[in-house]
Amino acid sequence: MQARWLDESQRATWVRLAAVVELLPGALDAQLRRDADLTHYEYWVVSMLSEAPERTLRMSTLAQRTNATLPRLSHVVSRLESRGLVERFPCPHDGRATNARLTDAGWSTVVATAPGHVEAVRQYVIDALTPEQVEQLSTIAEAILARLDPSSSLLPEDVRATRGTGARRTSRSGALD
Amino acid sequence: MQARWLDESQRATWVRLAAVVELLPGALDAQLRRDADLTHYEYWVVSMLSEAPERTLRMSTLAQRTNATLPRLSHVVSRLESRGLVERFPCPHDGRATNARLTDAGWSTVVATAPGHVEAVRQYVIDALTPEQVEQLSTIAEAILARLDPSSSLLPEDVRATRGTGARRTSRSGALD
DNA sequence: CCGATATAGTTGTCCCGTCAACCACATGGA
DNA sequence: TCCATGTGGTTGACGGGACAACTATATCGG
Repeated sequence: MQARWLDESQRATWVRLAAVVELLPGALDAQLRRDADLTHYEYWVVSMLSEAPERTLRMSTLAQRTNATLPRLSHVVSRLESRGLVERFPCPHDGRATNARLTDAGWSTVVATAPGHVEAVRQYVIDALTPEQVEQLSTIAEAILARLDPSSSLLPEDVRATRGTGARRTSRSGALD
Repeated sequence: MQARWLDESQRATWVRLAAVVELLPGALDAQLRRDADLTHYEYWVVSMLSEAPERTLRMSTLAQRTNATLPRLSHVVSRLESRGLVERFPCPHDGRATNARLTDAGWSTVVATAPGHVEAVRQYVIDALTPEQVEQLSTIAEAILARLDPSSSLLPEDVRATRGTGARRTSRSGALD
């Protein structure tokens, strides 16, 4: 069963994309690690918390929003907790659930780190592209995401909806009611 | 010193791209691991060797072509060697250097694995896009790569130039990605 | 109201990647 | 010729992520 091979154009695209996927995380990690001793993923976590109402989210919600599995998040939060950036407490409304809340120290860290991180994102991605290309990339990435996450339990509209308005109505999964 | 924040369009793009970068490697790893017990990076290594003249490359060259550091490559090749897919031998012309060569078993593995991998790349990326978008993505990824690797010791023309000559004509089936 | 099942998290283990230290060979200058 | 420096690679220790097993709570059918 000979598969359909890639033509030159497709192949070149894939080689480049693979290189980006390989190198980009490391580049961002390096900047964050230097400036705040944070992993790129750790930054995502505190960043998401900083935008949530009460700076609090349920672990499972946070896991979805950061595209990670629950075990991974649990480990990361444990570390962040031991560093005093995050605190965990049981959800009052569901004995199974755990809420993660950003501490004041965590908030300070995010505020101090965000500008540098945004600058890095600009340097490596946004400023390398024309506004038109940014739009193209958005559409392209969305199409790929749809394939990667058919159930789309992640970003697409879920996050953006939450994101636009700082606090917004009571969420379905009730981070903290 | 308030940094330049991202506008909505830029931010949306970044969120999606970050998600892709986060999820794509795992998706490809899963397929390769299932079908051939290979990491995506390991596949990249044997794939590059399969396209090289004599199925042989110097470690440092191989490291560059796979966007990895030398230590990382060394570890990976050690594992591949212990599995009999690759063999190492000192370079005759430079006592410091080491060559890595794909064994027959390694070659068989690549041949057996390539179709499935290509199919996965199609499923997650290529087939999710229009031909026009594939072209756009190629340009975009190249622009980002230029920022990530200013010295460009990697892919851009280096690899492609080498690629045209080597195993390309010996075996057309060497086309992998 | 009880048991079966599903959901939410945590923990432990293994593997991979990074970093720093190190060894070996090559090359250029006194 | 001999040392200094630079380059090519390997090794070991450490840390993060994936996976599987486990605990605890919730929910639903009877």
